[in-house]
Amino acid sequence: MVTMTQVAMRAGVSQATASLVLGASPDRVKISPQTRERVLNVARELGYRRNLLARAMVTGKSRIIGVVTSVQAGENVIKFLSGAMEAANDNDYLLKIIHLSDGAIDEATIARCLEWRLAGAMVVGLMEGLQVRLQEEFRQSQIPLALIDNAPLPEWGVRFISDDAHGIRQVVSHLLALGHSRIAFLGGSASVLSEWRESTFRAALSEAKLTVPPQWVRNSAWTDQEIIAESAQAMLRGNRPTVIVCSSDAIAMVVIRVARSLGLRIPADLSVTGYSNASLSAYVDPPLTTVNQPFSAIGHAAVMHLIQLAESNGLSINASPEILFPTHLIERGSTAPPPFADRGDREIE
Amino acid sequence: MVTMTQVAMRAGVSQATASLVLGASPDRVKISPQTRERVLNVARELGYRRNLLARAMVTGKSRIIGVVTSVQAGENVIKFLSGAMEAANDNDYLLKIIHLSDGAIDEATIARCLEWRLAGAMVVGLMEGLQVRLQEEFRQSQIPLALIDNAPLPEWGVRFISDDAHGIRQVVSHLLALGHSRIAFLGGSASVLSEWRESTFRAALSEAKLTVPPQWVRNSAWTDQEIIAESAQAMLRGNRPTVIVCSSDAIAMVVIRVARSLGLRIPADLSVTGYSNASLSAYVDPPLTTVNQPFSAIGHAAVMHLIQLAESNGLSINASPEILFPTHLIERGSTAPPPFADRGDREIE
DNA sequence: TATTCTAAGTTATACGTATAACCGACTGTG
DNA sequence: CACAGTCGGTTATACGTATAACTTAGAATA
Repeated sequence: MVTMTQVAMRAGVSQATASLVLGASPDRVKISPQTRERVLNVARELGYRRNLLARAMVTGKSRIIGVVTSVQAGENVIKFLSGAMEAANDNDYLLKIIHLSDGAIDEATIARCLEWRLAGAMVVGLMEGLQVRLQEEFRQSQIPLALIDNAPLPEWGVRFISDDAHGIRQVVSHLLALGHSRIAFLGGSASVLSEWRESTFRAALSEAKLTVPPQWVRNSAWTDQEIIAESAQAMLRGNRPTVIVCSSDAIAMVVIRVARSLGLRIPADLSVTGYSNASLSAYVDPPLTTVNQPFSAIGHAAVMHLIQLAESNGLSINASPEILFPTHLIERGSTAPPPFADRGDREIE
Repeated sequence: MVTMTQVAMRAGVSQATASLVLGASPDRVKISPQTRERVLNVARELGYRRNLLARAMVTGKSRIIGVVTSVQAGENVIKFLSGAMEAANDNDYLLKIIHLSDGAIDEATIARCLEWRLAGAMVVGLMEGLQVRLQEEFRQSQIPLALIDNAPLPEWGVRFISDDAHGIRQVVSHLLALGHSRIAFLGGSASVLSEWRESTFRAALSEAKLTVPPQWVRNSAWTDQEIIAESAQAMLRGNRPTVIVCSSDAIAMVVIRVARSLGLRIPADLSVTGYSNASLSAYVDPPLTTVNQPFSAIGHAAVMHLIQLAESNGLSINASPEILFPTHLIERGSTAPPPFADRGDREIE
């Protein structure tokens, strides 16, 4: 690989001059157009490429941003990466991916982050416990953090999340518009996120002057089909709702299966909504009504924030601890007006 | 951040000695146990962390491996990352993720790879055209490549893929064992991968002494629901198969929807199989029989290969151009014995 | 005892880039 | 004409680590 010094020699200037032309410094520098042109020509001719490693070393800024991820986050991760990557790429940054397969985080992983002198890190889809642990570690090393998850408000770092309250409200409005009044909610396992969605659900219903029996609102699990199915079964026994609002697309799918096994047609007898817009959710039968979360935009924003933080060394920017991103409802085939018998019925017997 | 030199001073030795103790060199070096111990103690005490950027610069080996990805690959990407990340982490390597959202690859992206002095790169889930382009670019820069996709045999790099021939054969065996003889195949859009799966399908059937009418084997699309649905419809009109082998889980889902709209029950009237074991495929109704591809293992192997290549500078290792990884069938609820009328029927009218 | 060998360090230098400090040659000004 | 100011560059040094080349003391050998 051809170095800056080689370019300089070939162009008949000093290495410093070459650095001023080819380097990172703003164009504020005093270089004559002729010289600049000559250096650039030689550089092009020789196929010169900046050595970002060397630059990182001498400037003390690694330009490496970590992306801590886990299997839990599932396919959302790639959506984040899509946005994050774009932002990183546009600014000569590099994304170091850190994928935690077993949900635990070991010393070695933390060590690698410090050894690469991470300029910042974003954390997506981690269990709340882990997240707190990570916050502590990164705070000690003064590495800026962007949390993407819905966990307790961070002590260290800024939180970027999709506006789930809005998402849930959109779902409820959609169902009300269809004429539903017997609306149930099935969440994932207990967590801050589940809590948030559930309380929003309750609020939205009560604003619509609807009451909801206790057995129609419950948490189950994110992945364990047994648990989800049990909860669904319990909910569909006896006096049942005309629609179940689910906290994920996977949960919705299990609900659909259970409902069908009870002889219910979707959506004719029971409407179901998912959450997160999983890629397969458009393909299943029926295509799932769900809420899209702007993961890509979040990833982009998070990286931009970290970059700004790294660039403006020390003097922290506007320190709003949380930033919300708009969700939007995707109406597909799993929701329809309630069965005739239930139409317009605004009272729960 | 405390540097090696600081540690050395505090321990009363030269920086070189500290480097020999703390450094990357094998323990072959001549350092007395006492000195080693003393340096290590001071390092621990001061909280010394290796500066991998500096090391990368001076050794000329970046220890950065690129992971080129695209939205096309969907959720498979994270599975790769899981394995790849583990291998990278264990060897002090760093994964630079490169996510191509629009399916195109621009100059800037290539430039970043060279500027970070990538020690190698793996390419997963790229369209064939792009892949060829990338191969060319990386060959020019002598960056070792690991192809994860099923594209034409690479001119530059090694190919790591799951043994789809085996996967398809497993599916067919499973169906034969259930008693099916009227078996159809619905692939994605035309590509090397589709071609491979289709020809394997044909071979497996003919080995079982089954003939298959031409309209029962066709390619459709990977994502476009319209096209998939049309193909499925055509296949299910008139003289129809008792099972459709699909080349992806998404395709299988569309087939199921179309079949149901024609009044067929799954799997009682029609069995359907998917491919790739998408995370939602276990949740849908009915849970999808599919083939699991060991993406994580592939990712791990690919990174290990690249690392070995980078470590043994120049002298290329065993240059087998392709490595296969075992798939395995996951039997779930979307396959069952054929309807009674079709049972044991080994002739196509 | 003189010589060679080895263990255990140290000194010196390099990697590719950034940047502070310096310098000569003009330009304009009084 | 003498002076300050600016423009356009150069010299020198630094970043944190690796490593080749050298040194020195003691052990082994002849």
